[in-house]
Amino acid sequence: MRVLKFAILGLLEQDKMTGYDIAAAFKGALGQFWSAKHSQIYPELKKLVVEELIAFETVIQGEKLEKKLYSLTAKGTAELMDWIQRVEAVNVSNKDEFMLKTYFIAAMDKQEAQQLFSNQLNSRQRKLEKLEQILTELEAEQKAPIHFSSPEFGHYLVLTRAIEREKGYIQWLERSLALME
Amino acid sequence: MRVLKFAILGLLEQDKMTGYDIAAAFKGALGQFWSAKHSQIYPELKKLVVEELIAFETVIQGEKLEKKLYSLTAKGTAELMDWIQRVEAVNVSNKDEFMLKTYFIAAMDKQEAQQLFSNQLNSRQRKLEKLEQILTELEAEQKAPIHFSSPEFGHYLVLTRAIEREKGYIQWLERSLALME
DNA sequence: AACGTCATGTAACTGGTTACATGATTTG
DNA sequence: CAAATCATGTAACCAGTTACATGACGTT
Repeated sequence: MRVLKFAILGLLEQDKMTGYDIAAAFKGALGQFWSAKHSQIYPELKKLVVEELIAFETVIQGEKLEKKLYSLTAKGTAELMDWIQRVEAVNVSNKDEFMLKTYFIAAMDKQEAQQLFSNQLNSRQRKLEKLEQILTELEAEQKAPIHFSSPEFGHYLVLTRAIEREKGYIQWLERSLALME
Repeated sequence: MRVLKFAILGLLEQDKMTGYDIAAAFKGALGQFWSAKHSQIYPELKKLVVEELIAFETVIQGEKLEKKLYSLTAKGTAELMDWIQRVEAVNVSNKDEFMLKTYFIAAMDKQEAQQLFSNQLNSRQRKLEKLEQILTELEAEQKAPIHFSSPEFGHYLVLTRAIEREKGYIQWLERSLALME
């Protein structure tokens, strides 16, 4: 389906950027729901240039470091807009190795299971704290309450979804641990 | 990481089964968190036989249909037990194309966004209904309340997680729609 | 001068999907 | 007897990760 293609087009619609910047964007809140390594990004950028969906200008940073600033072409914008409105089927399998282990809980003894779940609970709680901190910072930067036309609305929605997802996971882990006594 | 390998070992630990049965297992609740197509399963089974983690006996179904019933070897059981206790880092990026679109909501107009969200809300609600129906059936089969030693405990935990995950997603969609007025 | 970050690329491999291909069995 | 399901396999391709490789820039 080439989703990375659209991830790149979407990022470039927001701003001109380099391949490195795109990789950096995947390290933020967006990365909770989509990401790619630079080794996948650079070849994809070359492909998109050939397809004329993006173009680049070479910029000199400092003395001689060349970097490529990519931007959307009209054709690229059109393809992005087409994809963004497209209704896709909800993907069934969101792979989660911990849930796979959970399915096989009958192969564990009670202590093992409790340790595994406690451990997961701990990791998830630490992850939640980090996400909540990012939200606090995002809200602090905002003057007015966030609404549809705020430039940070997309970022805000994705962050709140990531946070609620972790909270849901944590609650389920706690309830499951309680079920094991 | 060869997670499919462990998915297969885990399923075979529960019962002897064919490649077809394994594919069928991925269509149930387990498939919400892990799955594979038969075209990936059959070569993996062959590989696991070579590695001596599983073995098979050929069974004749009806007149002449040969099917291969796979089962765990002692070595396979040992590897499964090793994996099941192993603590892995929480995977960051759980890919979700809808959330990627959400991140780019600034590229949509309000009506477009509302339609996309309403649509997703609808799909998720239908999915939730199906999952809740499966849970109802599972609970009906149970005589005593489900607890750690119930043979269906793993199935139950995975199902409840899938249900709560959908509920969380739905709530977020509703709250997001409300934020758009 | 050393270290961390910015910046770009390729090669080899692994994981996963789509499509091709075949045939037996069961159920309506 | 037709259609759905059971059952097994391969080939080609696409997506994604790990490792290899290089070098400039900014800060301490």
